[in-house]
Amino acid sequence: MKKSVKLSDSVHALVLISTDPFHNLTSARLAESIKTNPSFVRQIMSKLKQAGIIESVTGHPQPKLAIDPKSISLLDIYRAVEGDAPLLQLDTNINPECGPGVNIQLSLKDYYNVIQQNIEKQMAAIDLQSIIDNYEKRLENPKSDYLQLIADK
Amino acid sequence: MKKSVKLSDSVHALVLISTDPFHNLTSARLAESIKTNPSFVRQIMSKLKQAGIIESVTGHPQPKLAIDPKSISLLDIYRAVEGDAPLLQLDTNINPECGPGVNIQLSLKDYYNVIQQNIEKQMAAIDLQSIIDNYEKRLENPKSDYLQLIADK
DNA sequence: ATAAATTATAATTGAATTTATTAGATAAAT
DNA sequence: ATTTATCTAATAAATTCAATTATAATTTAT
Repeated sequence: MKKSVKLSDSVHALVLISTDPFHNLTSARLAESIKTNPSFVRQIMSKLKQAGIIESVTGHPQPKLAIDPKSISLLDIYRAVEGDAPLLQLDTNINPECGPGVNIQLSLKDYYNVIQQNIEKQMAAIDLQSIIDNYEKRLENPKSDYLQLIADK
Repeated sequence: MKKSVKLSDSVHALVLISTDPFHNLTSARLAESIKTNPSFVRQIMSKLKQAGIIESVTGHPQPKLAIDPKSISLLDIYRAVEGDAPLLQLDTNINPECGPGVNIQLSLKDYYNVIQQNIEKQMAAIDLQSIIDNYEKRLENPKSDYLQLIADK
């Protein structure tokens, strides 16, 4: 399946916005780094703005974080751009007449919920500042390269 | 993308195979409960068979678990039908020429890896027997119904 | 003021992946 | 032998993400 990379792209944009290694951070400039198009960048940024994570002004290419990167968690970003969709999907399109079947999915739901809660707890514990710190440490490390990124698909 | 429910459907099939509330468990019968088609059921079952989770014989509609449900984890089932795709996707299709961008994804990768490892640890700790036990408890509970399943999408 | 560049947003199209369907081959059961 | 069912592959349909296109509104520069 084609998996969404909106969370990854959002973090990408947020780190660039936060550290601003370029000047005049237009959506075109962000799109160039993410290798996507300016409009898609704006779609993501629009959601981050709605969530109160960034601030931006129409026609003014200087997006800023709206709050301290220490108080922006990975979960906040995920919720902003992906909503509350869980990572594991139940099959709700089963035969409602089949009692056993319905109860299997309901049983499974209990387990998915626990897993989802754990994932969210972890994502809530990771803040943008920490991702930035790790990024800056990597920037100093010459071993960090593209090959490493695409190593396992 | 269309979100995969192969894991949920696999558990669905495995619980029915294990508890066998119907007799002569044909792929058509399983498909009726999952509300899909017999061929798709067979596609899933083929992978479960390859993974050594079930046994079945061509033309013989009596699939069985190949091993004790206590030793079949949710992770085993996931790996069998979904492979080793992580739940959170990095964006590897970014601009390789952009050093900052590459290092952002590499930084994020560190966090995704930790999350993924935790998810897998949890999935490895959930076995099919436990899902079956919970299912049977629900079967006795008249409150368990289809509305409850589709409650939050 | 006017023009150029940019953000904001919506609508449409394209592409990738999942699920559905169809079909042909093999094996078991009667 | 005939029927039924699994197994597998190949193709079609459906779904969702991302790309593209288009329009409007706003800032900046001239």
